[in-house]
Amino acid sequence: MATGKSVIRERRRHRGDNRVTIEDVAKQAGVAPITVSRALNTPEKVSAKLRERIDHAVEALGYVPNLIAGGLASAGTRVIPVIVPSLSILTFIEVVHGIQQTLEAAGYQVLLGSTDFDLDREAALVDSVLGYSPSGVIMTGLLHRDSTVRRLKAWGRPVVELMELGDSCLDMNVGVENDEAGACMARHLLERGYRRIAFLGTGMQRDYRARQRYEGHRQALEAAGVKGDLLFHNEEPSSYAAGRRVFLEALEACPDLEAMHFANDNLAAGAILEANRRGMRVPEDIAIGGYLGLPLGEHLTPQLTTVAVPRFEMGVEAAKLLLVRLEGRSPPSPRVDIGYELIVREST
Amino acid sequence: MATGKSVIRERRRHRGDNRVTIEDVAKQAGVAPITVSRALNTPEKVSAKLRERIDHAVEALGYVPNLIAGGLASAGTRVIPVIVPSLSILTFIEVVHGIQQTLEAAGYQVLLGSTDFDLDREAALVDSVLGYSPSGVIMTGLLHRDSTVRRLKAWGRPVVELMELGDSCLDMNVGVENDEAGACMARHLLERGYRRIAFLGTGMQRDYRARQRYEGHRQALEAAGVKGDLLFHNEEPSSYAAGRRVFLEALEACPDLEAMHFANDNLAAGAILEANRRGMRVPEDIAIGGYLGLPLGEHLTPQLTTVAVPRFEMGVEAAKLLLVRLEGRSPPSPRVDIGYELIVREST
DNA sequence: GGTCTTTTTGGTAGCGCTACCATTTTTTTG
DNA sequence: CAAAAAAATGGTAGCGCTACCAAAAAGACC
Repeated sequence: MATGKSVIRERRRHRGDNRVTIEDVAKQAGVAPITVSRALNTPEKVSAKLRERIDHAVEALGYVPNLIAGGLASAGTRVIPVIVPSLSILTFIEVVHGIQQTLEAAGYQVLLGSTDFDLDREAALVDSVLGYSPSGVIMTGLLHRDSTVRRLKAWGRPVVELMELGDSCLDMNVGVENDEAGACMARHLLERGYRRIAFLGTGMQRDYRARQRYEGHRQALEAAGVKGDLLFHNEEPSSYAAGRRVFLEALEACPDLEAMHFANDNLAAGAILEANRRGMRVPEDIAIGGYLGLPLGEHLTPQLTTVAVPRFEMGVEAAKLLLVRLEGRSPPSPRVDIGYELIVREST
Repeated sequence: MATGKSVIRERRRHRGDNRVTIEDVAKQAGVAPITVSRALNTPEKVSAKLRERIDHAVEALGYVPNLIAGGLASAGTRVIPVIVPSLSILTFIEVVHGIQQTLEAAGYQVLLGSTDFDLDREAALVDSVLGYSPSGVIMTGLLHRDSTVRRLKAWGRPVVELMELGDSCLDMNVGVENDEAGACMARHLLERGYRRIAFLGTGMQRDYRARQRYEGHRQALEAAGVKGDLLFHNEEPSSYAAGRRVFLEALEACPDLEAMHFANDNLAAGAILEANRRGMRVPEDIAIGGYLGLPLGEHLTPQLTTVAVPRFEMGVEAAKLLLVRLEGRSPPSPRVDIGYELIVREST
């Protein structure tokens, strides 16, 4: 009321933004700070009367808990880093989507990291994100730097490795048997009567899961007494355009080819679209099979035969596995084979 | 050495994992903890000699900074929440990709949140993520609950609103003028001589940016003295299948239609694929225009005419704007029109 | 009513780090 | 070479919250 500026603040805040703290709420509700903490985190341990008073105070002051402080005090934040090789590849995005939706519903937040298929970057990222004291981690693949493996093992919290399945994982593993999936399509092509069958891929240097599928493909063909190492690939990233290019390359190099097994549906779709352009008949002139089960496949003419993998569900499954562990229970099995499905359509 | 279990630990860790702390590093290097902190965060303020000794200690002990503790002490973490309506829509993912790549390179981590187009969920998410004391926030759209606006304004750190452009934003704004983009395609169709032109969309109830494009479309047509309110839409999510369905619906309801302006390329692609199936000629029987500039467009037969929006770049631009502010500078303009480009191909 | 158990509330002491300021050491300068 | 300025290092005190234990209050029981 008096003149002169009031220099002294009711509470001096050492630094940072002067947000409402749990102490403010406690004062307003006439209880101890710890009681507010309990009312917020374990409401069943606080009497209804106090709970209501505290809720009112929270509302009135617009209190938002400082998760960082809580995380420091309780040695853990409700954050789950999800580390994928790339965000430009639809597959990983769909997986992340499944993870994100499941975790967010359970009150966890996804911290996104991408490695660009570089294991050193992965190692650095893991180091970095562990600094956030996350509740668990979801990573891609079973192949990591030794330092990454050591650090995560020493860390001791739940880790899910995603995408492929293997004998030894860090902790938990959700994925698909890539070699079997590759063999599945190869066998289908054999069954259809094709004998001159090629595998076509891009970026297979970095994408060892595609190599695993090729390996399954090759073995299936050779088991049937058919030449299995007909392989066309280059190192550009997967795209419709890349699919068109390898398609033409293969056609030129091997005009008597009967069937093409593409490393993924993007490439296969590019090939079908190119065939459309050129007036080639699929599968009469050349049969085309893919992998993934992208929505586009069923809208093409001819519709694309593919080995579909439930990508979104893979993410959901990984998140669920993690949540089970975070609730202190242990999952029926730390290894979930998400499976695949051969969808036979018109292109073979 | 004696018998009997040693009950006393070298250092009792009150709780949590017994990770290496800054104190351990300090002891090992023979300096004060604060000096380690400086060597790590502001190396130029520490003499070369000590810096080296500290780096060695860090290496030897495998020290990883606890970002949570650092965040609490300095009232801020290098985390940027990115809040999008959906992760099942490619557009948002590409934007997130651009953001993620740019921020990660600058040492920030993306915290992912999705609202499912629900402003109340957005409000709750904002409350929640602010609890992580992030350095800034990136959100989608200019439309928010009052409480969200109030909270972010009071918060006072950089906020970028993404996707559309408007007169008043919270802080910074990167996007595209949706009505102009819609008008652009409409004018192109007029120029081509089409007069019976319809706008086709899905999920326009929730996606008000599509409504803005329709509005621009309508006004452009009416400015040319052409009936502009020919609108076909339903509330299913955008997909190729949905595109095929509205395409057929519109065709049935309006057999004399000359051109279709789709709310996005997914729908437009579905329409072209359906036309392919039915042997309809595009653009002779019906012209088709899209919006977005998806890669698929140029591989279809006919190639899709579209209004392309640099989605990835939009994310990059948003992240850059944020980074400028985080470095304490202020950007030349808090409003970036990312623009769009009419790509005329074969379908019109 | 008193004892024992259970439930509810509060006090204390950090979690691991950095802001702030004080102190020491080194460099600069007249 | 002393005085002043600059650079390097350290001490202290929290950031806002919760684990842990102690105390108080409320029920349960004979």
